[in-house]
Amino acid sequence: MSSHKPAAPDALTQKLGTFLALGREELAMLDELQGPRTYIPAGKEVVYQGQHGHAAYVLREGWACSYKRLIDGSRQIIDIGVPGDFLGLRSLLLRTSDQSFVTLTDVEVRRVVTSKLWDAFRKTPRLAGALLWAVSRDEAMVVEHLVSIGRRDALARTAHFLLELGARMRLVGRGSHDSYECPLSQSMLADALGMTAIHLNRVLRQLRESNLLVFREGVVRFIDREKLADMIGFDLSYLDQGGPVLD
Amino acid sequence: MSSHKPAAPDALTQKLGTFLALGREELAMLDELQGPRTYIPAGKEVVYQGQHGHAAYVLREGWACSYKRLIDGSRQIIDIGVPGDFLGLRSLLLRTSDQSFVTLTDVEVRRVVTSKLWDAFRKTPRLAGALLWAVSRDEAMVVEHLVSIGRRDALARTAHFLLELGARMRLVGRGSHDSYECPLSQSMLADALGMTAIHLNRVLRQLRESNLLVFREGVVRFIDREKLADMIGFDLSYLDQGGPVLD
DNA sequence: CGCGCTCTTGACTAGGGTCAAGTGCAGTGG
DNA sequence: CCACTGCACTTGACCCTAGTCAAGAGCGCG
Repeated sequence: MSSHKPAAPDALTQKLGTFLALGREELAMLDELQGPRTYIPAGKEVVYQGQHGHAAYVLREGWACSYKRLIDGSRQIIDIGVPGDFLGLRSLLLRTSDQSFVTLTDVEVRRVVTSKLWDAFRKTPRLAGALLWAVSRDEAMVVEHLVSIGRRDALARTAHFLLELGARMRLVGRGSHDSYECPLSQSMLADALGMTAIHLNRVLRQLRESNLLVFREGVVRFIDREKLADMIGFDLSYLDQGGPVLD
Repeated sequence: MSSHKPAAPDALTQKLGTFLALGREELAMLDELQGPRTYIPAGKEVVYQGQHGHAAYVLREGWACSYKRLIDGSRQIIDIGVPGDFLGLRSLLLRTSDQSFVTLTDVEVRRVVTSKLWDAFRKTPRLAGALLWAVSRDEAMVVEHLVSIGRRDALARTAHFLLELGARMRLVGRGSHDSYECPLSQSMLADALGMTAIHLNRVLRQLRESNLLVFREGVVRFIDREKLADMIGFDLSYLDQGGPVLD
């Protein structure tokens, strides 16, 4: 019941607001669904692959990612979490988590109070719809990611990924039209894109030398966003950012 | 209320039964959630990428798949649907469908009656949980698919995919321990696996000549399932087939 | 000061894509 | 009944994208 006075909306509220305008009661329920704020340092494994009875979180500040590790030791990053994203919500009902989650920076999270989820469905179905929408949207990103890895070459894949991240950051009020902070190392980016860090490095150089984008010192800066976007056919309709559906 | 007498359980009921034992009332609700049986011929596009106000279906008999098409005309198959699977449930809340669905064989489906979904959440939360579990499991498969394409070579990817399909078929009572019917053409399999049909053909030959599996005339037959499975480190724990959780 | 990590670049290799040609059907129409 | 077309599958030859191996630079940290 921390209804002191809703200050600037947090990232999740802001994102859900893209889907529909939340009322007073719904905002209260959204708050109730989350446990106290918790701070976790960078590099901490929050949930591990095979874990039983794992929790889900709302990522309020900082970055995290989910990944799977293969027997040969290589890993594939599934998904990057930025402020306003859920961590592990979609695998909550699985007996064992199918993936691991690590923090990439120091983060602020709130645990999802699963026991109240059913309440939310009963009392605030619009909110529940918004939450399911957010999960669906996350899933659409994973799907697009799969398509990228399956059918785009290294350059297009890299560009697409960085454009998408930019769009996601802007959606939650981080970063500007042509740049954003991105704390990923090259080897992580490579693990996300299904290639080697060495090759990623070459691709980044190519993007830089073609005056398309620069990724340096933790900042992605688009030099020619337009050109880049239609060079690779970037279409973010799958992010479903249509502005509030008022019902 | 088609409660004549529950005959042999259909594929979806059977699959949900893997997660939890459904009671009389829950089975009735599950039935109510589905519209009348409908038959659709092979090769029909049920939902197309970008479609507005698309529906979701339960696939009762036959095969279907979802895919995305890129600007250059190539396509990536996201997911194969076998009996008992949902089609398009996870993108129901998106304003426009982010992917297309085609039938691969003649199929029998029942439309999901979305207006009753909220009823289900209220009246039969255990059933609702089972449905969300099924969706989570589908997503876990997409994630594993992504990992495959990102980090496994063509041989392992192909073997993994065919092993997974076999496990899914068995789960819904289709196919035996060492073989199952698979109506996919090589070019479709290739589109699913993120490679060219030509290369897939070479890989299939290799699998055949190594006495691991044969895929011919619409039937996948494992010659040495064991060897194949641990050669590629196949671990189907992500399919979460643990037997009923009785609550 | 040295260790470890990220980033960078070059040289070489190989997995998988491209191109091309050919086989074996199943369907269709003369 | 047979040509003709189209599709799924096969195989070979060649090439290119991206992986592997190796070495070095810059930097934060104990």
